[in-house]
Order: sequence, then structure tokens, then C-alpha cells
Amino acid sequence: MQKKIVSELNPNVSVDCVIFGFDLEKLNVLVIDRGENQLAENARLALPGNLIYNNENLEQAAYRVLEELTSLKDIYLEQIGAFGDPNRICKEADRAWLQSIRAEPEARVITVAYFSLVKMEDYMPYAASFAKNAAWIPANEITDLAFDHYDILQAARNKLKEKIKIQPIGFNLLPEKFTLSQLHKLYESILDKDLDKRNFRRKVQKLNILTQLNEKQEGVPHKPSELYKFNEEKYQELTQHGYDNFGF
Amino acid sequence: MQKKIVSELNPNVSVDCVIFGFDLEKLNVLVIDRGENQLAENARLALPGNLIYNNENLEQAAYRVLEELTSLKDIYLEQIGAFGDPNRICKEADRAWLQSIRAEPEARVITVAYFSLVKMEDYMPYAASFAKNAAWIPANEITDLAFDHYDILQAARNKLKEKIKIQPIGFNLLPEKFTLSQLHKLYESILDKDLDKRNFRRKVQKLNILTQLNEKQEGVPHKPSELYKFNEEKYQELTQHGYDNFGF
DNA sequence: TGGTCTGTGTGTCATTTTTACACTTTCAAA
DNA sequence: TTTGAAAGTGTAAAAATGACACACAGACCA
Repeated sequence: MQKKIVSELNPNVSVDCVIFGFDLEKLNVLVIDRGENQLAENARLALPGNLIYNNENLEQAAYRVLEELTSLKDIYLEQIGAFGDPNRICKEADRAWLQSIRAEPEARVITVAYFSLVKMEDYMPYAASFAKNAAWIPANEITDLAFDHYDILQAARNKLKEKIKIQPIGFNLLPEKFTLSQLHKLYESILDKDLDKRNFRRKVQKLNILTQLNEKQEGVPHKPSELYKFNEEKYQELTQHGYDNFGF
Repeated sequence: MQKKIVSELNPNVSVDCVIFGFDLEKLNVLVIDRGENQLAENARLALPGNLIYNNENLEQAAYRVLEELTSLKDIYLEQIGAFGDPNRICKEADRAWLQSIRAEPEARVITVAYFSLVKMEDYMPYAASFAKNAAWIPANEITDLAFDHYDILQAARNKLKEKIKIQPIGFNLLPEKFTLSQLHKLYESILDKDLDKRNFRRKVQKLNILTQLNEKQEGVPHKPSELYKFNEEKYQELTQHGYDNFGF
């Protein structure tokens, strides 16, 4: 009896993903370009997302959207919240687009937004032929998106900001081996403010969740930096003992 | 064309409210009792909630549920997140109940949870004849609820815990005039840990968002306490200047 | 090969914040 | 008038924060 409704798309509920990447300089967001058939130039970009299936839970749906676009699995993913203003589909371009992709384009849809953190090197859209219409865009350069996706993006950035003060999830955005300066810049990008270099380094060292690799950067035209990796065991120790103040 | 779907219930999306109250001793939650027609004794209690209308946004729906139950308006309300496991309706008693109240009892429903903070004195269910089946239950005494409502309750408590460290929303749970001890106990209830009395008072004083009323408690069998009220203007000043560390 | 450029890496001190801790006061009730 | 019960108050040690400046290592170029 429960099985009756399995594996149909639910016309009223979608998930959208704010996928963050860090290019060692600034924070980027993966958006899809709806291409030439759009009326308004500035509303071409959207967050990846889709309706959910009735037999999958919300998080599974978000992972599915993420994987369909990037082929990435086991990614850091966290719910932002639900967005569902009845007139979130007020832009003409958006309605036209829905007409072309949805079975019930006029249905009231509420969307559950997630943000995820990926190592940007792991997904380069221009290398993936099946996703020509996806692109990394610097978060600060995005001024408009389809539907209410711009609001969702802002909510995602705020959530990430709050979260990273409490848990060292930033490592999900960095390569395996990284320098303290890169980590520093990452925190500055996310928190959107300057952090004193020495104070930052002191604080990170005290957390004691980095392993120094005794390797150095190569090929840089300046003093090469020490490389570190994230020490997951130490992090587990900390969080298990209720430590939750990463205090930036 | 958009008007076609106005004011119908959406069979797939509901809101549920975790309504917190504080009886000056401990944190309470407003639950509804589904009464005698339940199979399992321990699954009789549920959070108030309902399907949304297609023409209302999520927050409006939450306010509606809150007002229908308590007649209260202008209440502190905040979204917790979306919950939508496909088998969140696995308990037999829950399915039976849905059969009796829903047009499409088998529909896949995702629910958006909100928590709200009310002054308990403003709503006493036993005084309200239209809501005999609602009751305040101490948060710590709740061990089981219908559907996934217990999970939602835990999420609500965590969210409240995080939020109160950052914004002084606790005042929504207290009467207009309150003592520092009551405020102290409120924070201990929410954070679920003891706080040093003197350190707590010092910290609150420094925030400078309380107005001392130069009135004292009356009729208490011990030294009467000074009464305070919350000073909204000072709070606005603080938050506008980006102060967000109430640091408990 | 010596100079320049660029980002790396380091320490201290003053201030603020946090933590731990115990006794006197005030009122109501007995 | 005594008793019980919560109110109210200060200090000292430890920890965290914030502000601040210069030498170093390697790449590149002349």
C-alpha cells in the first residue's frame, strides 16, 4: 500500500543545492546556465535542483542532484531550510523555463535548500562534457538568480558563516594538502572580513587538528610554505568531548 | 491562471510547530493529545501542525497553526528546517490517525518545522475550552511523540540553544516583569547546564538590555527580588551595530 | 651573482574575558 | 525571635584576544 506511490516525482517539493568551491582565492558557487531560450539576460543562472521522488528522503534527493551534476559522492551536505513563497515564480523567464521542463509547471512548489562543500579541483565543469551548462562563479559576483535562488544563496552564505565558526568544515573546500595561508584566505572569504594573520595562525595551531606534513610548496616565486593536512581523528576527539568553539 | 490553485490545501506539505513556554522553573512544550482512539498509549502526543494552503507561504502557515490553537498573534517564530523521511509515518497509530483526518492519508508529506516562544501565562490550555486536547508538557519529560515529532523536538531544542547564545530571544518566554533569577533559570533550562550565578548576572548586566524597574517581588517567603524588564530599544541599538555575541 | 620581489613565518605586551568561589541580606512564616 | 529560602554581591588567577613589525626563503631577472 505504501509501495503504490514509490518512485514518482512529487510535483510540490524540490531540493536546490548551493555548491561551494574555493579556488584558493575566493569562494565560488556552482550554477547552471539555462541557456539561450531565456527572455531576460540577467535571469539565466540558477542553482542546481529538482523535484524529489516520493520514495527518497530530502537529503538523498540533494545528494542525487549533486551527483547527477558533478558525479561527486560523499560530499559535505547540510540543510539550509525550506523556501516556499507562493509567488517565488513571478519572473516571466522563470515561468517560461518551468513550462519547458515540468509536467505541472503551475504547481505550488516549496523547495528545501542544501549547501555542500566540494574540493573545486574534484569538479571542473568545462572538463565534463555532460554538464556544459554548469559553471563556477565567484560568490561575490552573483547579483541575481532565477526564482528565489538569490535569497537561498544569501541564506547559504550566512549558514556557512555561522557553521564555520563552530565546526572546522572548511577543510572540505581545500585540497588534501594545503598551506596555512590558504586556510586563512578561506576563512576570510567565508566570514567576509580580514583576520589578523598571526592571531589566525595561533588559533588554528591551538585547535590542534592539523598535521604538519614536513613538505613544502614547490614552484612558487617566493618562500615556499609548509603543507598541512586535516587530522580527522583529533577532530573526532574534540567534537566528542563537546568542544564546539572554533571561535572565528 | 495563478489564481486557479489558490486556497486549496497542498496534500504534500505541512508545517509543525514546537511551541515553547517557560513556567519559571523549566522549559515546556505545547503538545496536542490525539485522545482515546489511539492504539498505542505512548504515541498519543503530537506537535500541533497541519497541511499548508497553496496561497500562503510557509511562515504564514505556521502562524496560522499557532493562532488556531492558541489565539496568539505576533509571536516569536523561527524555522527549524524541513523533515521529510518517506517512512516517517511508519507507526500504525499514526497511519490510523491520518486516515481519520486527511483527505489523502497515504500521500507523501514533507513537513517544515518552526519553533515559537510564548509567554506561558498568555496561553493556558485548560482555560481555553476550544482546545481541551492541548497541554503544556515539560520538555524533559517527553520521550516519544507521533511521526518524527520527537526528532523535530530535539532539533528545535538544539536550534533554540544555538540561537539564545547569539540573540536574547529568551525574553519572549518571560512575563513583562521578571527577576534575574528567573532569567538565570531560563538560560539553564534551555542550555541544559548549570551557570554560575554571579558570572551570569555580571554578563547580563554588561549587555545592558535590561531596565531595572525599582519594584520588588511581593509575597515571596524570602528576600524579594528586584524586577526588570527587557529594554527593546537598547537591543535594537546593539543588533544594528552588528553585536551578536551574548556568549552563554 | 647579486638584487629585487613576494609571500612565509614568528613573539610580545596590554587588555579583556572567563572561571571559580562564600558570605551577608531580606522577608515571610512559624 | 528564630528559621528557612532565595537574593545579592567582589576578587583574584588564568585564559583569550587584539594590535603590531621585521627577518627569511626562494624565484626571477638583469
